[in-house]
Amino acid sequence: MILMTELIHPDRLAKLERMREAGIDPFPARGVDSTPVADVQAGGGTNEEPGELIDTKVTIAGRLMGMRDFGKLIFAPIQDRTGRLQVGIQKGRIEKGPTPDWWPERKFLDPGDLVSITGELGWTQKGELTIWAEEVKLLSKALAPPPEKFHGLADKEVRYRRRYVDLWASEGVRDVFITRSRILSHIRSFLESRGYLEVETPTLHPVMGGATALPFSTHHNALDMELFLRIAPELYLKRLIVGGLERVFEISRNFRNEGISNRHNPEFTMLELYQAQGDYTHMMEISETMISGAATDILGTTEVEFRGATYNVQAPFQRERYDALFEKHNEGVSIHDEDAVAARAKELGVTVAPGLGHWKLVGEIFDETVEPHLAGPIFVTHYPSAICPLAKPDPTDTRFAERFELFIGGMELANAFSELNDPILQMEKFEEQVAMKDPETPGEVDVDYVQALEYGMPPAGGLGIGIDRLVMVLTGQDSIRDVLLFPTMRRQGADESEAESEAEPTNEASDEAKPAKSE
RNA sequence: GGGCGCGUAGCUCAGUCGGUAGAGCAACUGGCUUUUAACCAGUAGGUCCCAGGUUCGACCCCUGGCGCGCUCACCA
Repeated sequence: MILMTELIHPDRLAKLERMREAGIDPFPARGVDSTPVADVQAGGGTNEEPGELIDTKVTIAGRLMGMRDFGKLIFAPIQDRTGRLQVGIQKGRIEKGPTPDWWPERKFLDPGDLVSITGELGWTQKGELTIWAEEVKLLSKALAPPPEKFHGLADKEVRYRRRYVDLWASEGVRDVFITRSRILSHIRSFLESRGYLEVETPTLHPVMGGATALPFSTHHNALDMELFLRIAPELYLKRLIVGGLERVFEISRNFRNEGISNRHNPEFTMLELYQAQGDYTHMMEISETMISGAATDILGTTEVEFRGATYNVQAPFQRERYDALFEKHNEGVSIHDEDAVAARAKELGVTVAPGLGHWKLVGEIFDETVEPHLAGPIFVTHYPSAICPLAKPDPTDTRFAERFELFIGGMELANAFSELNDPILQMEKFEEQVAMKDPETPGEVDVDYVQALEYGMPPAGGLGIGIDRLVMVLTGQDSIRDVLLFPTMRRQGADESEAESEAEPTNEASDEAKPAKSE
């Protein structure tokens, strides 16, 4: 348990007391009407061409980012969500303003405080746009000192845990999240313009499905029922295609109980969309048009820097068949030759659980030998049917499915297929999955989903795009944590009981001192 | 889960062949009306991540733990 007295810095607490004694409210109830800093800057123009706001009175509100105190003049940068602007606080102007007795109160201000400044917009001798303050209002006192003004927050742990500081104290962080929001906005308007309906399907699933992944499980008390946090919305969205909504999408938070890495977070955001009368080729067109359009609209270019390389996300993207890529990177190994594939797997040291077949091995070899070379953007098409339980087989060669994955920078960004709508074939594939008894595959057949297919699902294309990864590529961030406002972290400062249960094998020291105790 | 690395003042970081620690910023006091990480003088601020061990003595060495980063494995 952290006490308030441990959090608050004594020197600021003392200042708070002095302020209250002086009759100042450190946390006033109301804010002020103000102009965004960026608008003030736009209205200020340049020295050569002063804008219409010069010599007029403006009010800005934001965080006091520092103070350069010259005795009777203080320069201070003020930052709001749109930018940063200098204010100049002069004793003489304050004393002629609406609060002539304020000047001594400047001593109560600290970097990090939230303030508003009203005054005339002008210039300094060095030509910097500056508001010459007539009135300074404290809007909220900061009791915790801000990070060092030059370096900002450098410790990644602190940055992720205290994003509320990182967002204003570290350069560029806010922009990443503004861009993320614009990307989502672009996606919504793009899909709506094509007649898609945004829908919301359950997060709590009675039967896991739609992907292979370990789920989080939970329990509903009133129904006394085990539920899984969704690993994918796919099966519900396709029920809606059966239901005749024809074009649907969901921006879905999915939960997978697996490792954390620079590309994986236990909860992540996925766009899934389904289109009746569509197939995987339509999904390719949607992917490339949407991504390329987002880049053009938001970044103003389709050239993006990611992990030290430049990628051009201009549509159309390259397309290559899975088997061709496999054989190109594994010379002399035919994808259908079980012995050659097994030999190649041995050579690479690739293993799969016994009982899993030839195609699983092919998949492992592909991941190992091909994926790292997929700079992209590239659509890899025609995955082996055997590893695609929800995709429709290619009618010209049913060993492969009408499916593609999109790669950029060796990272999978999207997965799509012509949806399997044959209920009997779907039932067979589900039963195969259940028989595998793999904790990452469903433990039971989703009978209701098969029943939905029995009513008839039109031919349809479906697409899933990893939104976090797309944002990584478009904002040039190496780690998924840098595009998530609050990435999943281990809990800090857990109390004794919890710390103990995790560290249980370390009790040997007390063995003989402890009488037998029922556990 | 494995490997490597990191954890020192509110922040950014030094440091000690093992003799209980420093700088800059922030804070406090004083000075300064045009700075841009302002400057000048002074003051204060530390469970050196935690627990054991070795040692006359541990922030430093050893063992274990906790947290984080990078990376491998798995996946999207």
